[in-house]
Formats: sequence, structure tokens, C-alpha cells
Amino acid sequence: MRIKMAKGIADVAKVFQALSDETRLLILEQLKDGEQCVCDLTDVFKTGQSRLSFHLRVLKDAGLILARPEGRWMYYSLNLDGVEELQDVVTSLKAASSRAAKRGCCP
Amino acid sequence: MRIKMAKGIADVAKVFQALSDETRLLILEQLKDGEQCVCDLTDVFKTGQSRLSFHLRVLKDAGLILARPEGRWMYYSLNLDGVEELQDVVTSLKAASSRAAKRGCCP
DNA sequence: ATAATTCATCAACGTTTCTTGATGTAATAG
DNA sequence: CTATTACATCAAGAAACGTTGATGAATTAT
Repeated sequence: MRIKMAKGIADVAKVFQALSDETRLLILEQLKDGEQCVCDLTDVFKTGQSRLSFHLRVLKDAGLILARPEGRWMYYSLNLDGVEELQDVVTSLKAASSRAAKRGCCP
Repeated sequence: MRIKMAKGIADVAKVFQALSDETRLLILEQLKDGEQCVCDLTDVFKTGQSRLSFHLRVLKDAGLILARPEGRWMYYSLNLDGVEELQDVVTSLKAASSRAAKRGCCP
């Protein structure tokens, strides 16, 4: 069992911030198919390289993707750890929502 | 079984945007205890009323909370539907991450 | 009726984020 | 070696966001 470091609220906000952009959501969607290099993504999105580089950095800094250099290419992939931490936050919110709904529903 | 309208990517981005601010995350945290009026929240956060009103609107527009007027008070609470849709998005991302990790792990 | 309370909205301002094009760096190719 | 490729980073401007204080609408109290 891996040790899981609890994130502060600032980190959580940062993760959601990274997810708050359509381009970045599309990048994640694209990475669902597996590891890709920036060149693949520029092909797919038909956009400037520096723009993609910017968004990849945001996702990486948020811990949502991993970067693996190989030769002159940089391969990006989904970061399971980061996504699991995200899921924990959402699950806890869902649990509270369910409790509140249950409380409110039966007068 | 409730009918679940699929959200476009813009809507998903909007939900994450709503979650990308520390104050709004604290508001949600506070609402985990159940429905609260704006006055309760201004007490808790010791901040200006218009500031809270702004953040509550963002959360409401994103579908994460519900507003219930009663007399001169407005009660806010977590919106289970919105949170569940959020969870669906994250779960799907997690599933893809797991698949990718499994693929990558065993050379 | 007037006054007070609760909250939403607006305008103005500063801050952050996103995009674009240019420059820099490291690895490979010729 | 020089040239090229793949990518990161920087600087400048545009757009979106968050804060503040003022105003407005609806409700309740006196």
C-alpha cells in the first residue's frame, strides 16, 4: 500500500484549476488512449506548440499527468496517483451530498 | 432511474472552474454540514456579503449547489445531481488512468 | 407608513490566465 | 562541425476572474 500524502486545499484548488479549461480536458481525453508526445498532440489539435506546452505544464504541475523524456521527444501520460487523489476529493463531496439529500428528503 | 443529460465539455470545464477557488471549496466544505443561509456563511467566513454572493452564484451556475429562498433568507445546499455528474467525469478519467498504468507496468 | 434586514447585482479595479510569436536548449542527423 | 528537430520558456497583449463598495429589490419589523 502506497503512502498517500493528504493535499492542502490550495493543492486541490490547483488540480481543479488545471481541469477548468476545455483544451486541457481534451488533452486528458486524448491521453486516455495512452502515452503521447507533444508532436502527436500538435497534430491532433492543430495548434501552436507553445500553446500545448503551456497546457501540458499546467496539467503536470497539478499532478494529473506525467512527463517522460526520451531522446528529443517528451511523452506525456495520465498520472494515476493524481487522478486517484482527485477522485478521493470528489467522493467525499458526493458522500456529504448524499447524506444531506437523505436528511432533506423525508419530512 | 433518473434521466441523466450528458454534459458538453464546456459544462464540464465550468464545473471544474467553479471548484478551482479556495473560498468556494471552503463553502462546499461548510455545506457538507447541511443547508445554510448566506448570513451563516458570512459569519463563518467573516467576509463581505457581496463576495460570498459572487462565489455562491458561481457554484450555483455550475450546478454544484441549490438555492432555496425562504422569507428574506436564501438557503444553499449541495446539489447531489451536480456532484454525481462530476463524479462520473472523474471516474471515467480514473478508469482510463488505471488501464494505461496496467498497460505500462508489465514489459 | 418608515426603517431595517437579507441578499443580488453592478461598476471599477487589480490580478490571474491564456494566446501568440520569438528565443533558448538539448538531442539527433547530415 | 553545422543544421534540424522537439520541446520549454519568455515577453507582451487580450481575456477572464475575484474583490470591493455602492445601489437596488424584496421581506419583515416597528
